[in-house]
Amino acid sequence: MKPPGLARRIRADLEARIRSGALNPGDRLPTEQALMAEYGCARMTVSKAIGALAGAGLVTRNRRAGTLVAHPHVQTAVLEIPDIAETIAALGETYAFRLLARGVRGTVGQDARETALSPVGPLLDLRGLHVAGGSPFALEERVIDLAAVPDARSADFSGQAPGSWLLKHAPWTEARHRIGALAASPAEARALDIRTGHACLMVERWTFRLGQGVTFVRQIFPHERYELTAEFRN
Amino acid sequence: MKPPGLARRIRADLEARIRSGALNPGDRLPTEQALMAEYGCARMTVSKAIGALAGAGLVTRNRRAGTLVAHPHVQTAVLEIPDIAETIAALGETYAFRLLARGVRGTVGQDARETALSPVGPLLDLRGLHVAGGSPFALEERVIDLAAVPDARSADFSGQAPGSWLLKHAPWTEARHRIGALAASPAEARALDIRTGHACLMVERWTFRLGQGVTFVRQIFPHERYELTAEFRN
DNA sequence: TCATAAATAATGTCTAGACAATAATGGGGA
DNA sequence: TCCCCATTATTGTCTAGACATTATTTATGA
Repeated sequence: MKPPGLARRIRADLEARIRSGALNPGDRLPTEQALMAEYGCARMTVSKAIGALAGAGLVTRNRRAGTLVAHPHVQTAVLEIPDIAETIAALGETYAFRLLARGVRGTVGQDARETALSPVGPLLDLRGLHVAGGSPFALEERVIDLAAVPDARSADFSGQAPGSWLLKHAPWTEARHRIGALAASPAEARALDIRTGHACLMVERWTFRLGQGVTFVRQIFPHERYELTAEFRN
Repeated sequence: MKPPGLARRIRADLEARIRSGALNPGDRLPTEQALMAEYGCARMTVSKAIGALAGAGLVTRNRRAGTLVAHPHVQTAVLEIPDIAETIAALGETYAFRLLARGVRGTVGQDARETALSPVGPLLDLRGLHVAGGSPFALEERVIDLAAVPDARSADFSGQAPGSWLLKHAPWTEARHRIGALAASPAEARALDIRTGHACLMVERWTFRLGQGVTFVRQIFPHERYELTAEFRN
């Protein structure tokens, strides 16, 4: 599977020393000269190995001071934000989407969440409910820039969730997420069949294509029905 | 700020061509020979630039077939979960940690969150409050496996948050996160100075080192005080 | 026609050296 | 003592070439 490659081996060796705790944050790695001698190779080979470690954030290289094991300061986790329909299907429950409201607007509102999209065309507003096993699972409010996705105007969202439709019809290049909690407003509580003030998980997502806003969505889940999980390997 | 560096420039140029859409997924990049001619440099320099792009997952390199712009993968976002002290400091507020309770236990409880760590040694229980600008910011409950981090037994957590301490003293290799919402229990509400039932964001994290559990932490934030954000570029 | 072998085009890796840039170190002078 | 400056160790970057590896393309032969 893995071709030899001395640089890879050096990188793996050093990484093992760090992960095992033999080298702790702040410790100095052997100098490139020492590693050249140890492995009997040219300096570029050692430099490539250490450069890869630096690229992965495991070490920081400093002229004269040498290469130090980096102090971790953030935990980065790869968060998968799957399609809700898929999530529910994976749980073995029946899934349905109920469209609650739909409207087309020519003007852009003042809402900060909406202006962050910097939309150019008429806007399609959608409001719907994801239903799992007959009971409400999530409330979704969405704005789609029809200039970016003209086909959305004639798409039928009464049965298919706009998220699923967009995945197939609107490629995107960047996205921004906000994840938080909120207390359900009276309107949200009515739609989700919970009490006003009930704790909910909120996921907001802005999606862009080449810097141009495509869609904004805000999903609200009663806290007992959904949570995000993220695995992490460094 | 940014030292010249031809390799960096080549990398940036190519990345711009990809992000702007001039090069689409599946398209071929110029060959290394062509780039050598274009920039008038040695092949290693070009190779280094393209290698960095490949490391970032933007392109895939294939012998004979050339380097292709990678197809975007799944909808994943890189979530950064920073140290709370750093978060608060970045907001320009004063930070403090108040230790509320501390205890050492010889036995492992039946709690599913705890058994997921599969701890081997005595356990250190900590409960504390992160304070920003004089008011409660987050409540933290933590379990540390003293077999994995013996030094934690004698560490002073009355002023320094255990998370910050562990970052410096206990390297980890894997982590698992759960992110959700909850309604504050009476005890949690009292500590955070909010009303019972108040909507809160909850982050739970299990941290491992070479498969061995190190710590489990559960952090609770009043929803108006904190939220997670995740950027994603494809 | 089809399978096989050869040619070829591209990346993968490495070398041995050169000069540049930077920051810690140590020495000298006020 | 303290500041400044020269020294020096260390990484940053690049070169020009070499050979290896691999997948495609082309040519060959049955």
